[in-house]
Amino acid sequence: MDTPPVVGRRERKKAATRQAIADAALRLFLERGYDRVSIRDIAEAADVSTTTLFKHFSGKEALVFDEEEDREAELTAVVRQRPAGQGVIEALREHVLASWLRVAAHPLRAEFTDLVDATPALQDYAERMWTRHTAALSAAIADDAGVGHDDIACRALARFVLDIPALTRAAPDPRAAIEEVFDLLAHGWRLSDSQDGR
Amino acid sequence: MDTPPVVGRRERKKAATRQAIADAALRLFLERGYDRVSIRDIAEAADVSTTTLFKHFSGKEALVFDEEEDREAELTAVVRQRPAGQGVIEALREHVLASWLRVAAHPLRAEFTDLVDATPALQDYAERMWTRHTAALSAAIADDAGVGHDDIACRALARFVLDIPALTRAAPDPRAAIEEVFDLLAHGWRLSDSQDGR
DNA sequence: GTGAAAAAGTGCAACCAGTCAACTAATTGA
DNA sequence: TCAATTAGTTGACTGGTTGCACTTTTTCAC
Repeated sequence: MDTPPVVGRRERKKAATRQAIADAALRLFLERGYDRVSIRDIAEAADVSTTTLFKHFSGKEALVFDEEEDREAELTAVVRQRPAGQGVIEALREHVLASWLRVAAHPLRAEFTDLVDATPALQDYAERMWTRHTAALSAAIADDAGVGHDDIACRALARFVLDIPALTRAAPDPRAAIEEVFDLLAHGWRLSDSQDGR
Repeated sequence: MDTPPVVGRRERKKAATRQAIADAALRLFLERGYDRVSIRDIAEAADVSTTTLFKHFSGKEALVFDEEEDREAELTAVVRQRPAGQGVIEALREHVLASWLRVAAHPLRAEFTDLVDATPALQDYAERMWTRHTAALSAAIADDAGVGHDDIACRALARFVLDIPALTRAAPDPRAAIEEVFDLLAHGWRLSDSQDGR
């Protein structure tokens, strides 16, 4: 009688369970530290079984990062549907900056950062959240440039761009750091190079 | 009575045990595939306890890569003790090429490559074997350039250089691929860039 | 030499992340 | 109302990894 066809009771309950798990996990992680909390602790705190927990989250690390589902689709769209006249690197620069702004605005950013900094497993996971899309981004860039999907320049560019979020995460001014690394990718490191081209 | 002070019996036995474990592991992995072999299988085949196995190897993946102990020292030395007049990028290029030659000459290279290609966990590990030294290499480069250890250009260069082995591993001609990526790092990607510098 | 301490090795039992199979119960839709 | 779907449960299990208590070997100060 309220909102019958909008979202069914089932989906609402599912979302509530998921949220309860994520909340319990974050609370316990912040209280005791990531690796002093077991999956069973979290499941019990959220009052579900471990099996249920794993139906909602793919692994322990995923409990911390609330999974942006379609990062890969976004990345390839950034390359394929960019405005005419804009370079690939410029398009990716804007997208990485925008992504940073989004996380920088998160209410629990500080606690979050501390937790990740204190936990190597989470740093690795955050890094791979981006780099696992290397192949897809590389393919989009290669299509755009009209070369084969195995072109090494495209694969390298894709990989390096996807390293940037993790690289600049700890910088005093991440925004400036992102800009600087993109400039370096565009124009190269000339430092102490003996000018001979090989 | 043989070589009393050269290497003690203890160290010889220790090395033998380690080798027996590594041999058993590689044999089983090649026979049945990485994730169809358990740690307990390997320990039993080498006739040691799982505890002993973990005293010799830090984890399951480390059984495959017979740990070059001082990669980090080598990397920093490459930067710090390079010939006068040679640029940092050139020195690193030579070192990465030499490392590639060393693994390319390995007798079991082909089986090895197949095993790694078939096992995501091993690809990740191989990647991190290099990238975990980002901080050390970055510090060496920063010292060389006379800037602070947190300089983002240095950190980015270190990181990207250490990505190169994994990036070029699967290329048809890894040697050429390594050269190409180093050239790109030195001179930048100009592709489809709208010449405006921002 | 001798007799601790230190180091290395061992076996066993546990812990923890993650999976599987079989089942219950609520929701949905025809 | 009945059948298909699906969230959730239980409990056992696999496999990597660690802690503990114990034995052996080596080292070194006396």
